[in-house]
Order: sequence, then structure tokens, then C-alpha cells
Amino acid sequence: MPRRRSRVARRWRPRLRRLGIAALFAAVGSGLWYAEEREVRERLSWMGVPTWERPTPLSLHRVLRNDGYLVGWSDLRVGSLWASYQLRADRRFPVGDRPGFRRDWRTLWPLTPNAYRRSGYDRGHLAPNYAIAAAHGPAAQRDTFLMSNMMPQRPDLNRRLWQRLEEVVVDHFLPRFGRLQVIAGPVFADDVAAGVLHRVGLVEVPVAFYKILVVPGRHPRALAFLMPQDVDGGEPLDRFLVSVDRIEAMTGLDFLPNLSEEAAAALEGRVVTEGWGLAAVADLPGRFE
DNA sequence: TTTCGTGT
Repeated sequence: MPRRRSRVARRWRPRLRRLGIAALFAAVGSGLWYAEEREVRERLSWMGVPTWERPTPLSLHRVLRNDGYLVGWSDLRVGSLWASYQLRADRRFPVGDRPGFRRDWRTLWPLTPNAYRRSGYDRGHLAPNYAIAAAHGPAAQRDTFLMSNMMPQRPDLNRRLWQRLEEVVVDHFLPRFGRLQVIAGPVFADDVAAGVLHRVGLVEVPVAFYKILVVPGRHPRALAFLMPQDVDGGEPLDRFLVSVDRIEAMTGLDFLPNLSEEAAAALEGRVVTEGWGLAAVADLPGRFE
């Protein structure tokens, strides 16, 4: 029987060898992909990418990588749960005109630029046009107009209060600290059944939005805002301060997962405004009033 | 220099 075995072996050995080579390529390729993906994520987000504290279907997201920022896309909410990006004061690009809104085919959901038409809601950027364009250039600016970066926002919030906060981040906090990690996203109603119904087309409408500012480094600082949809828009910004813990409790997300327990407790447990110079900027008027 | 929608 040795002859027969060797015939089988002769027949299969080249196939196995080809399979082995293919597996090797796949392993090396996916290893390289994983290393590169991790490198990009680390460059774009300090202390890790937001993740869920306890996995639930509604905190589940997949990370979409863009030029200059990351978003956590939720297929259940048909929207993004967070956008995360870094800003640096030492490198600025000139900012060109606003490009058009674009569909993002990675979401799979048919979410076209006219998705919110006549709904009473604005297409509100999570990762902002101006700050990203100034920090990361024109290709990144175009990416901020992907529909995966939009959430339905009431006009008085988007064009007034939220715009004032974005302006203060770029004009005051960034020059003050030199570097910022920013994470912004929606907060949804506790009532899951209500959320299923409260939609613009396919997209679930948030009840509020958060924005977390972190100054990275050995002695990090953090400041967090929680802004409901139904604001007037002219309120002082510091009326909306909350702790990072509060936002984590409301969203089920862990925003800085690589932070040690002690560091997280100190940074996220309470509102600390010393050093931010809030009094000077809380009442600045918006650009479009 | 920083947000948008609507109507033409």
C-alpha cells in the first residue's frame, strides 16, 4: 500500500503547498492591515477608541476610518454614536469652501444627502467642517460631509449653541492648550420603544448631544458638555457642563478605555473648570446671529 | 475663516 499512499500524497502535496502559501499571505496581510489600522486609530485618538462599557445591541458600533477623524457607526440607530478627532495648534491648513454632502456607502443604509429634507432638522456635523479642515486639510474636510458624520439637529442648537461651542474650541481652547482630543455624539431617549418611532426617515433622532474635550498628556484635563435639542441657542455655554461619567452613564460608552482606573476617576468623575478660561468665552455671540 | 434650509 505504500505506492498508493504516495500517489495520493503526490496529488495533494502541491495543493496543500498552495493553500499554505495563500494562508501565509492572508495571515501576513491581515496582520499588516491590523497593525496599520491600530496605528491610525492611535494617532487619531488619545487613550483608545470609544468602546462599550457593557455590550448591548444599542451601544454596538463599527468604527469607520476617515481622513482626520473616526466615527462609531450604529446600524440599529442608523447614525453614528460618536466621532473622535485630534486638533493641534501648530499646523493649520487654509480652509476652502464647504464641499457638498455625500452618501457614505460603508453604512449600507441608503442615507442620501436629502435624507432630512423638510423634517425640521439640520444635518449637524459630529466632526466639524472648519476645525477638521484647518487641522487636517481639504481631503479631511470633504470626509466631514459624509452622511455618516451627520445627525439630525434642531436649527437653534446646530446654528447657534453648538456652533458657538465649535468656535470657542478652535479660537480659544486650542490656542490655550496646543492640542485637544475631541469626542462628540448623540444621546438617545431611555425609552427604546419611543426611539424606534422618533426618526427622520430611517435615522433615530437624538434628544441631546455631548462634546468631550480632553487635553492629553501626563496631567490631562477634560471638559464635557451636554446640550439638549430644545435650546434657545443664546444660553451661556457653561450652563451645559457635565462630568464625563454622566455622559458615559447616558450613552453606555467608555470614551477613554486605555486610561487607568485612578486617572479615569480623577478626570471623569466631576466637573473641573479651572484653567479653561470659560468666563471669557461662555457668552460670546455666534457667527451667524 | 467656522451653521444650515428653502426657494428660485
